[in-house]
Amino acid sequence: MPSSLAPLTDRVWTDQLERHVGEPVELKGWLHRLRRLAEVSFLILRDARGTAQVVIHDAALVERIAALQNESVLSVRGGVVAEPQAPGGVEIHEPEITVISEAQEAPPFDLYRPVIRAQLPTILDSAPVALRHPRRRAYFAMQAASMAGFRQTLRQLRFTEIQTPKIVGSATESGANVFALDYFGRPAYLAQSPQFYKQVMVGVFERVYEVGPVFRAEPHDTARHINEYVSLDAEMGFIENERTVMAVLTEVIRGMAAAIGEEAASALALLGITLPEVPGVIPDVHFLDAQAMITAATGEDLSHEPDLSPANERWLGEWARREHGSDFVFVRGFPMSKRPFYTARDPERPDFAAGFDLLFRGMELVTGGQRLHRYQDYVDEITRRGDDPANYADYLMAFRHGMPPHGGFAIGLERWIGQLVDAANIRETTLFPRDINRLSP
RNA sequence: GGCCCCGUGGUGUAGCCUGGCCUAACACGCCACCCUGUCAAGGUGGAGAUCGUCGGUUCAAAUCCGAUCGGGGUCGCCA
Repeated sequence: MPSSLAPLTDRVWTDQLERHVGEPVELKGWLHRLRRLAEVSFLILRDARGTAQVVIHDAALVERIAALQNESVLSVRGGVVAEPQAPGGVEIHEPEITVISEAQEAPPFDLYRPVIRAQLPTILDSAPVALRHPRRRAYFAMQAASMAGFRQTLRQLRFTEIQTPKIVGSATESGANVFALDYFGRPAYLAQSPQFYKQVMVGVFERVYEVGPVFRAEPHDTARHINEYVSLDAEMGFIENERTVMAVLTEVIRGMAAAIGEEAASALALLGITLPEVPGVIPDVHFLDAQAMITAATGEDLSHEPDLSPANERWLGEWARREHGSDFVFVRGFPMSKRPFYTARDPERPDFAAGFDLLFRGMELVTGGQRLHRYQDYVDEITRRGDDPANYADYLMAFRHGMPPHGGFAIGLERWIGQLVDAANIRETTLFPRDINRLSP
């Protein structure tokens, strides 16, 4: 028998039943719930797209199904009937049911309720089954659509997708903690970001992007930090200044939101979420002006603060919504003292970076900016910071051999979804979170 | 790492301060039965927890004390 795609292509999903009214179909999926009544019972079958109601009158068949635990895998053949009383307006009648795989025990919590009634640690401990819950699945459908939108937007702008190594030989970048590992007896590290490699690749493709994991060994324990997350990175050459990067980022965010609207519409509907409007031009504010506004409004003295606190970011998020009707706001020109060495300076205010953060509903979502591109600037900056350019020889090779003005950004995927769905904790929008206490599942 | 808080059936909680009536309660799940259309269905009954672990105080400990393990919040650190 030749191999065939038929088992996949012939599949009828629960969200397509309206198209099959009056026809016999075969559905496959999980036993979501059985509601038993005296004369009639309702089997709710769940597949990757949704749920369908199966009406059973046969008492013997009800007994067979009642003996199964929820989440058993079934095949259901029956006729599709339009029925106003049915959820969704269609249901399956006169079913013939085959048990494909029997669940061994009941789920640790009810997957058929509108929301899982368990605490986050319990949900995360049971991730293989908890992720099946329609609401939790919806988060990750939005995540998948976001990645697709990111890629699609950048491809249209002639960016090339790359994959850079996650095992690296030097701890690079700032003093942020890195995970060390044993690489055949030599020390190695998990990459904290694709920063160096994506810059190097600007010398090859001019415009590159990458979707991949980054690793942070910081021992923080907060609702917005995890130790492995997905970074949506882009880097581009021949920019005018950081404004070019901001314009590209605006398009990318717009593309990601649009992709969610197109590819994850049912997830949005299930969660009752309205997509944010991405303004044609996202409002921006200089770091110093942001601080001045916060001080004027709250009396908080920020004159010696080189960064914005989470509370400051929340204030700016509210300000952007109030004053500009925008869920997004750029903060430009952070002090150089807190920025990594490859950061380009604002030519008019050299103590401040030619870079930005993008806040989304009061949380930092993206960091980006223009980078240095002249070899001597790198040597000077690394030396000024008390480091040795020789430690960065491989990276600096790109600049020794000529690089254009360039810049880029990195979006935190889990934060993007977390803010969209108003999650209290970033772990809710992370498939299998890795944090200081959690290494499994 | 600092400070604060919490560990009670599969899940979520009550009880703890003011020790004994705790043979540990309630809701959901699970098991059995009932109910002509459910849709977070509804009803009746049942099983299931030596109250994280170890030690101490006491006639008596889920309850008080100590240690330990696990978890949460917050601040700090942190592209």
